[in-house]
Amino acid sequence: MVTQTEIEKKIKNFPTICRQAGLKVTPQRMAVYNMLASTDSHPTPEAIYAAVRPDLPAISLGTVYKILDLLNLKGILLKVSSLDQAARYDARVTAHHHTACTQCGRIEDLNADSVPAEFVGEESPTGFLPERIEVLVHGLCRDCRHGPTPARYQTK
Amino acid sequence: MVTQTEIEKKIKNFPTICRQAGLKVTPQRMAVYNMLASTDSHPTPEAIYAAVRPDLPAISLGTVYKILDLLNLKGILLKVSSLDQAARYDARVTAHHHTACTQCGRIEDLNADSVPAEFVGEESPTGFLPERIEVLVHGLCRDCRHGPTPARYQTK
DNA sequence: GTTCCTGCAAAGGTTTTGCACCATA
DNA sequence: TATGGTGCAAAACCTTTGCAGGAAC
Repeated sequence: MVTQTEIEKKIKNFPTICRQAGLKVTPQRMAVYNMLASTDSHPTPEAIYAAVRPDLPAISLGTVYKILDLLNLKGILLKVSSLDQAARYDARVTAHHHTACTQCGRIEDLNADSVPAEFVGEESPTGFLPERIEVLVHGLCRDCRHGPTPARYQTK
Repeated sequence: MVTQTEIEKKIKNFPTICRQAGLKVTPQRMAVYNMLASTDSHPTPEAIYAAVRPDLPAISLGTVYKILDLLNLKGILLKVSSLDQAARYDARVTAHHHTACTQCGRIEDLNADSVPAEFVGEESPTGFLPERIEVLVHGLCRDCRHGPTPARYQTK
């Protein structure tokens, strides 16, 4: 739950955050950020576009995509569960987790013991019934830390 | 790491698993499953298609998609970090996690204390440098457990 | 005034769909 | 033989890109 004052604080600080990141402050960026800061709904780019259009009728969906991508890159926003565009499949269906390289997109198995499986099958206070937990550790794989950066979207 | 015998066992059991799930066993399904069971690489549909084509030159990419979707639905395969197709954004950049409803696609914040953040920033034995951990709990949201199933891809 | 951003439109990539033919059971 | 799966092609969908005009600093 996000309180009213937290929202206002975020919105008030946004211009400063932008300038610190070397970004210009525009009405489009403020509208997109304000919309996201005011909701818990994790909207899609399309939904954000629809929400800001009443205030900025001339804004384009492409601009929304550019703003989201840029703010995510600067760490001002977060893209939820972001893998590279294509889906990835795994024949292991038992509980295990994955590492995802932010450089090359490679996905590897993570054999961690720290699987927070304790609350699967139990109803949470919000009424959500957990069925399966997925942990994705983002970071740099061995190759990308050492050798030159491989091409994106490689399958290996 | 998947050992040779584990792979062979999975491949050998696949026809039985299929029939138990009410699915016919076809060369295309066997090829797709065998390829996935034999690798740790979490390939994309395109990569799977390329890998099975030498054995089944007539197979189509559409069929690969259908097989993957179906086997994932039956729990025989796993789609890694599967959200509905569109991206989702969040203005909260501090460590927190998400629940994703498998029925309606709704994403909500999860204020769990059990954040496995202990190994962020430390190199793992495989050479992977973790930067950020993302936990996605799949399950059923309150509305989908009680009321009728809402439309997919809703933003609320 | 310079730099960077926006809006538009087109293109790119991924995934889904419909249907006639074919294989499995 | 009946059911369900495949192959093909088209379409749908999401996202990226290029560029000319415009806004922020």
